[in-house]
Amino acid sequence: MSHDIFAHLRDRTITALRALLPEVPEEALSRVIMEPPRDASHGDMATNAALVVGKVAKMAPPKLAAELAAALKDCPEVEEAAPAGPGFVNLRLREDYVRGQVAVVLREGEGYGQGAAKPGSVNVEYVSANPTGPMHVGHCRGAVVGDALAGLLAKAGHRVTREYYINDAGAQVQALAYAAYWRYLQALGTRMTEEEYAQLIPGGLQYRGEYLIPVGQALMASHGSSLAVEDPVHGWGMSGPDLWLAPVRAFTVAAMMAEIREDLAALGVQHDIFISEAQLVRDGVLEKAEALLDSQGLIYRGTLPPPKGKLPEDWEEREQTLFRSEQFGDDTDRPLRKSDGSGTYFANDIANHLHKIERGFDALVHVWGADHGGYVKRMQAAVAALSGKRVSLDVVLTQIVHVMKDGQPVRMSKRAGSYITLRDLIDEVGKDAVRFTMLTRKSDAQMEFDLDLVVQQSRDNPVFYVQYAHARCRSVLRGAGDPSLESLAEAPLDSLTDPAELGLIRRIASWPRVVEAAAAAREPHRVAFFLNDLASDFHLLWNKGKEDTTLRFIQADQPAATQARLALVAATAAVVRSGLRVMGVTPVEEMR
RNA sequence: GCACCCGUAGCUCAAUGGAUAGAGCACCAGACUACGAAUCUGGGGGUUGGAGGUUCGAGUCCUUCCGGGUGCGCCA
Repeated sequence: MSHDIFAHLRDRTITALRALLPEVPEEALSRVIMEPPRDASHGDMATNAALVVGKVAKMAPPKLAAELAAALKDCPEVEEAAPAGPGFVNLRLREDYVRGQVAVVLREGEGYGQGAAKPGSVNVEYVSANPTGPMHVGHCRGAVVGDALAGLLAKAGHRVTREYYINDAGAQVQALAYAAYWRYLQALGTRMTEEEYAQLIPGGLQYRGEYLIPVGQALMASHGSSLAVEDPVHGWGMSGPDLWLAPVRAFTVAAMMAEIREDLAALGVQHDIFISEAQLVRDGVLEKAEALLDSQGLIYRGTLPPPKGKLPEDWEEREQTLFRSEQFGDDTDRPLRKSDGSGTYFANDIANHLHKIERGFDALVHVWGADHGGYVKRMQAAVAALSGKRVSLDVVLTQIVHVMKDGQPVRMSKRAGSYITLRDLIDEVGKDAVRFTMLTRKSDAQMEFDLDLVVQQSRDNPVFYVQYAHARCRSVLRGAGDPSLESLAEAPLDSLTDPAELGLIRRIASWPRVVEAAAAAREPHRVAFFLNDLASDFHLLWNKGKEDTTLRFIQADQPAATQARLALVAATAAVVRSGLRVMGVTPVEEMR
């Protein structure tokens, strides 16, 4: 586990408080925080300890702050501690303690920032795109956010399982099968037109993209003409769905999943496990979940009131099987069964969640598109009911991505018909740029993905800016003969005294805290912002060396100072790599 | 009608309930005989959509209104 200087000084503070006020309740202590002040002139860290404890201890915060500051001055890490404002205590750290963090980083390398192992295990479900076609940019954001979030949670010390839920049981995969069957008939050489075929099938022809052509051909290769009937008018026509629908559906879903897995691999996303909705249904998990809820009196037959305002045209009152989700904070109860007796999507997803709970996860995290936002409460209700409130469910929503080029929105894709595919995007700008850029916004904010900017090599492009900082670090280290981290970790560091050097070290030393906070908030974009700040600190130091040559890393006549600065550069590179690894972005060695 | 998300500098966006709300772009003024100028330095720019409330302290939490988005009984 990495040494988090903020957590460490917070521990010192708690210890001091206990000594000062033996009666202080744990609850109050839990609200004590240690954080960097916004204004750097206040020092390295500030704590609210006297503010949150003063009240319960019936002691004026400024007075407690003064006593606490006096106690903290005795800590070996602390240069100065002073009460400030309404009851803060500001700390300035000893510079040798700050500098010493460089050696800490070098001993841990890319592993720096790793949090202590946390109890329990987390299931992160993401992507979960319907297996009805190639992945598009909308899926892409969820894939990157989910993958980075899983990486972040692991970095923070959680045990993480990365899961993909295949929606292969509904009407949409049926429509997909009909569409694949059309390509099959075409492969056989039918003279039927697309519109004639669309008239024949329920719901019309929904998936018209070219990507199903190879599936039709593969069906012909494996089944010959056995799935069709000869037709005097068209040559080949549709046989009874009983004869072909199930095998064609299975075949097509398998083909789509193979394609999706390739897309994910191209994006560097790898799941630990794929769960099939259809398989859960076959295994009777839905009935099991229903019985479990029923045994708690949470299921009943009843009718729901119609939505207020505009009434749907075909509204009729209907009795349904309902789950009492309202008891768990939902807005209304929710139906579990369709009129044909099969489960609603919600019911199947309840089964999915029961399956997770049974596998022993303590926390569930989902990444969903924002259009599923209205679905969050009912699912949380279900998880609470199924687990006896033992298991938590957090949902991270991702907003729409607008892909822009030359200032214009990009929409069409030749292959898929109506949307820009993930493959198009990766081919255009590369996997690393896609991943990094997708994490430069909070996930629930809409995002413009500017194809021109993302490949641009300038300050405006954070992908480049961060990679460039790493490349510069590597350039210096290569020039110095690539000393090992072990040897640099032994370097005496006391020559690192410039404010720009110490600022960079402080930034580096905040990485464990960033990991912890970003993981707790389920906000992987914070890693991207941290790396941007880190790169900025490094570029600043570099540039100071241009004007003041005594600040350059390599000083021919001062081997000790050179070693110290190489250690700082190596530590910077290690932390950049550590952050990029969480994001799933490959660091570059050079950018020539 | 109801629920959820969003509203922060001209633009794109940050800010675990903390002190004087920050970056980048754009704008203005500067720095290359280079450890990589693909970079950096300085400057002007704000009633955090409005109004109440909780708190020692609110961009953040609560109420309400305005504006934008998403969804709202057998689509997933």
